This record gives sequence, C-alpha cells and structure tokens, in this order.
Amino acid sequence: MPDQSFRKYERLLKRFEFKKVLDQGQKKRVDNICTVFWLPNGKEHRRLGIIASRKVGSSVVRNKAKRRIREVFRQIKHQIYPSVDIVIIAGKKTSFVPFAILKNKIAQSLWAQAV
RNA sequence: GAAGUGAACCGGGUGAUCGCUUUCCCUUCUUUAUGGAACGGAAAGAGGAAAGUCCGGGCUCCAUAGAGCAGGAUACUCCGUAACGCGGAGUGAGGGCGACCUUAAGGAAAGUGCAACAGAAAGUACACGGCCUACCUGGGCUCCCUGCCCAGCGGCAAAGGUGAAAUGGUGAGGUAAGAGCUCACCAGUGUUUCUGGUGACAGGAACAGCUUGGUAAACCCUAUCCGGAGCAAGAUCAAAUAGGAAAGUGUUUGAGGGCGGCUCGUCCGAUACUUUCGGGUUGAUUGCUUGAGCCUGUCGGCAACGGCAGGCCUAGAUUGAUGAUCACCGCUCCAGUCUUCUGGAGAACAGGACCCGGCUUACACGUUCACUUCGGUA
RNA sequence: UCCGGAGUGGCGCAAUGGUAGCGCAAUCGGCUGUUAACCGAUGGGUUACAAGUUCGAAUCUUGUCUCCGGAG
Repeated sequence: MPDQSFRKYERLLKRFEFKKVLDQGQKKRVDNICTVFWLPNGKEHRRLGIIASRKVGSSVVRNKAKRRIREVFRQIKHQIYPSVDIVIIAGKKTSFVPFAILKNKIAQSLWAQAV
C-alpha cells in the first residue's frame, strides 16, 4: 500500500507561489472541467495548489471542487514526476462529473507531462 | 369523505478501508531551555437556517463616554427580556360563512404645502346655471289708492351635473325664496360624570354646539431611544526598513491630536501639516471559545418567560479542515413480475471564521396534534 | 467584516404622485434595375418581485431577488 497522505508541506500556501506557477509554468486545459498549470520547483516533493473562484458557484460547490481535486491528487501523486508545483483551476463542471472520469482526465494530463 | 385554518417536529441510519483538522498520551529527533518536528494510539469534528447582514446586545479601543445643535430610529396598551424595530397577552379598525388572518394604529383645533382630468367651486368656500323680489331705489301699467310688470340694490344655498372626495341624513314646521333657523329620530364631535379594567378601551347618563373635509409611508409637531468604530477591534514578540532629503505654512500669545458633522467642555501636548523625490514591511502567538450555554425535573405565570435542584462540556480552520470507494437497512419514483420480489434512477436548501438574542429569505421525502365549514351514513 | 449604487420594449436611456415615452433595432409598405440610405406606417411593457400608504404609484414606505462597485 503506497503512502496516500496529503500533508501541509505538499501544498502551495502563499500568493507569490501561485503567481510564479501561473506566470512561468506550462498550461493545459482538461475538457472543460478544469485547467492545469505545472512548473518544476527543485524540491524533493510535489506541491499542489487549487483555485476555485466565485464563478464556479456557491461556497458548497467551491469547497466540493477543492476536495475532489485534492482526493485525485492524493491517489495519483506517485505517478507524477517528484519535484513539481501544480496549480489546478476548478471549472463549473468539476463538482458534477463522476469521480472516476475526473480522476482519469487529470491523471492523463499529468502523465503526458511527466513523459 | 372533501376543502381549509393554526401550531409543533424531522432534515436518513449502521459498519469497513484510505485521507484531512484540533486536543490528549507515548516514543524518537532537535534546541541551553521554553518550544518545534515526525511515527503510532485515543477522543472530538458544520446548520435549521451556519445564509442575507435587516435590527438588538456582549466584548475591545477611543476619556470611567460629557452638554447642546444637527442627524437617525421608533410610535394603541400592559407584560417579558441584557437589549431590540423582537416575543407574549389584550384593545380598536379591516377581511373571512367559520376555524382564523391582516394591521408603521400619536397629532390635521400649531404652521407651510399638495390634489391631474372633470367640475360653478378642491378650502379665510364659491356662485355657472338657478330660486326670490318681503325691505329699499328707478321706470312702466293704472284717474288715484290698493295692486301688477320690468330692472337694479340685494337675499338664498333647497334641486342640477362633475369627481376618489362637495360642509351631516330623513321627515315636519318655517319663509319672499331659503337655510340646524326650529323640532323629532339617527349618525358624528366636544365637555363633565358613573360603572368595569393596571391600561389601551368598553358600556351608560347629562349638557353644549350644530358640524369642524382628505393627505403627515409631504414638510412638520409631540414623546421615547441612540457617542464613534469594529476581532483585519485590541494585546505581545520577532524580523526588515527608516529614525530620510528639499520647499512652503502654522506654533508655548497653545500648533496639533484624542475615528462621522458643528459649537462648547475636558484630557494629552512640542513639534505639526501640505507638496515633491527616495525606500521598506506586511510574519508568529494571543484574542478563540464555559456561554444572557445545553438537557432533565419541579414551582410561579393565561402565555412570552422567570426561580430552584441535579447532570453535561459540545468545531476552532487561516489557499481556509467533513472527501473517495463499498456493503446492508429505511424512503420516493419508474419498469418488469404479479401481490412481494427483481432491476434502474433519485434524496432538497445549503458550509462555521469573535460570540449570543431575534427578524427575513431558501428548502426534497415526510410525521404529529388541535380546530373549522360542507356532504354522506347511523 | 463594514459601506454604497442600480434594475423601465430586443439594446441604450427619459419621465421628481396624474394617459409610460425617445433613439437604434424588428415587421410591413413606398422609392430603386437591385441593395444601402431616405420617406411613411405598425407591433412590442405585470416599469426586477411581493405587500402596503394614497382617489390614483415607475415615482412614496417596507421586505425580497439579481447585478455592479468601494474600504480595510
């Protein structure tokens, strides 16, 4: 059983960290569901940041989108190149597509980047 | 059985695996130490509206929060409450066959304003069309008086049409014509008074004067209440940058400041303000959850609510913790089978951010109680 | 957390208690060989929603919804 934990040092927490990834990283859209940015960070672990603006919906919908993306990252993080910062911008459909589809789509996009 | 009225409740449950936040315990690492980090274990972990931010408080700072003006809010009565614009019980008015519901419900006899169109007139009432010539003046008819006709000076507000609204209504008397001018009854107003009620008010009696329009969710008046800002309040620690430069203005004869405006008062008080140039930080801890707290019982009260006794401890995040997968049970809908099973779909509104009391709004499947009207049967 | 503003035909805007209007757009007709321009006509509104005050409400009052903006 691989480690599926998701601790605080694995997250992006500051405004400038987000800005660096968004400005300098590479971008890919995932089928109207969300948008993924990535940038190598030179550390020994991956870090994830999630953006869910008010356009996505009410606070219930926004929090649900964040939790689902966090869950996907937790399950697939060992398939990703180890030292990279990732920012995912949630879209309106993120909270409503079935979880298996969401997981496959995000995994594919990150897998393609790793190769 | 149908239609309806008013309250109260619920907001799926159990179990498993992985993961998140906080607290406690143990071990290890690090640190002079407080402390910090990691593995493991245990416990706890969103709502009835957490929402809108519409009111009221607690708490913190500004003076132990002061006076007046301005400004704002409220507006039948009594009670409840920390307080309220909230709640309870009543009163008046309006609606409904009824259960019951609605109600910003002080003052128009302090003043200013407003009322389209229509209408004579929309307010110190007026006189379009009308009615009348008793009194007075002039003219005519008439032999004269009496009398008649016309006009004037005047009198009148009954009938007319308009409008949302036109100065009480009906009847009789009265008169030149009329009029609360007088009378009877009715409606309404004011004063005094009796009875009931804590009170709003209700019921009755006497007298007065006949009558005073609507609008204050128009300005306003009256009464009561309100100091300001808000946990990004406030407090502590650490780091970094700077204790900058130039010009102008004011000042111990008091500058300037004390978180909405003005005046006063009071406190602090030696540097303050404006413009231009240049530079830098926005971390950690605390506030932070024991509170007008929740549950049970009992007593007082119609009730809201309050007193007493016992028990309980129940989120504290900061890119912001509740998710993913699975099994079973329960609910709703659809299809098959066929009278109890199988399969599929679905389960709302919605997420704490200092904390409480209310109000308002959103809400799936449902449950319970009390009452009303109509119909049927006995 | 606190504080403002707006909502009227498809679009942009008027109307400060008294018949809901203007421009563009739309539809129809004319002009032209045809289109545009031009000329003439026509339709289109629960004034965001719900209550209330008033004889009468887009306007006044209260509550709600949606959108936009500001301060720290």
